[in-house]
Amino acid sequence: MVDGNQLISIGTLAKRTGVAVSALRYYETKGLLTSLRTSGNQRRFLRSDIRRISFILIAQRLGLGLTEIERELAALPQGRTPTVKDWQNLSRSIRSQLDAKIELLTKTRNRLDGCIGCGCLSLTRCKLYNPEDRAGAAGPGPRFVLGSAG
Amino acid sequence: MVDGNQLISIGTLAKRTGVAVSALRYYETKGLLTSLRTSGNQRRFLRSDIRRISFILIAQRLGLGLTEIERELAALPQGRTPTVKDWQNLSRSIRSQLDAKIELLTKTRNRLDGCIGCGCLSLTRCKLYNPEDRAGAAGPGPRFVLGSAG
DNA sequence: GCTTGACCTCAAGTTAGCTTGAGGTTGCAG
DNA sequence: CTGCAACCTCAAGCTAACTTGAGGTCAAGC
Repeated sequence: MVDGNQLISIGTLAKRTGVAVSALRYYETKGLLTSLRTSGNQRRFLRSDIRRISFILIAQRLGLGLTEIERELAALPQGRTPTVKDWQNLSRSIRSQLDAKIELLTKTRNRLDGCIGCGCLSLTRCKLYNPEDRAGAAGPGPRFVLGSAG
Repeated sequence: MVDGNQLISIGTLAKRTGVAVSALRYYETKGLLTSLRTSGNQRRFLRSDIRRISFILIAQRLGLGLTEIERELAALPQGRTPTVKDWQNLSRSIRSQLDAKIELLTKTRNRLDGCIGCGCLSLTRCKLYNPEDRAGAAGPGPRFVLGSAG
């Protein structure tokens, strides 16, 4: 507990975070993680990377893709252990995105409520499926999901 | 406007719903859609399939995968135009799923709020990332997302 | 009766987020 | 100094949800 700069192996990082070793390596190729190397070419991570990965996991649950998460993480100092302030800023950023998502869902639910009365689900009669809402979701890639957990 | 049993081509269905022709064909292979064929082997859909697709789109926004959506749609009569009651039941089913998702997100936000104070984002200190919540998300496949719309 | 556009099938490609496997190296314990 | 788990790099595979392309058919207008 002397300092937070101890180096840990990828296996240790995996155990500490519950994330598979292969996933960690993948994150590194994606630029979400950086590592030092031993003379024998093995990765060594900062202990603070555990937190970094916690953030990644949380952000994923909130629906961010790895690319977006990387953008968020860019606010953190590279290679240096982030301060409490650093993390607070990130948390705030995430929080506002969370708020937006909750609002969107709530709006959808309200529309659905209005629709249950008529059972129509019609594009023209209902506001439930709003074409304008769809404009943002262009191109292929992952679709809308929120935790199939449970 | 005499009856709802008019048959429409795949192109018309695509235009009416905003869904690509290729996607509609894909939905058919997945069993979400059924079609009749003309003597020349072209697909003909029921007009009521427009509504069916509206439902698919809505359910997708709520985070259901096509497989889950198919399960939901199984409640509808095959090949026959569904009644208002049929749709109402489906809407109710979807609504409860929506409620669950909103609750999950809200819970997450509350945890995040508690965490902003300390900025820790630590697996051990924070409840934000709860390992138990993760148990349900086994195996590969789509990850947690909610509309990158915006 | 010919052209044109909508339609058909089937195979392969795409993106995200990983996992799996092959084939080889490192590092610590005994 | 040997054994073996943990590590390394690539390349390929997987799922979801589609799209794209090749190569061919159908139907309606002129």
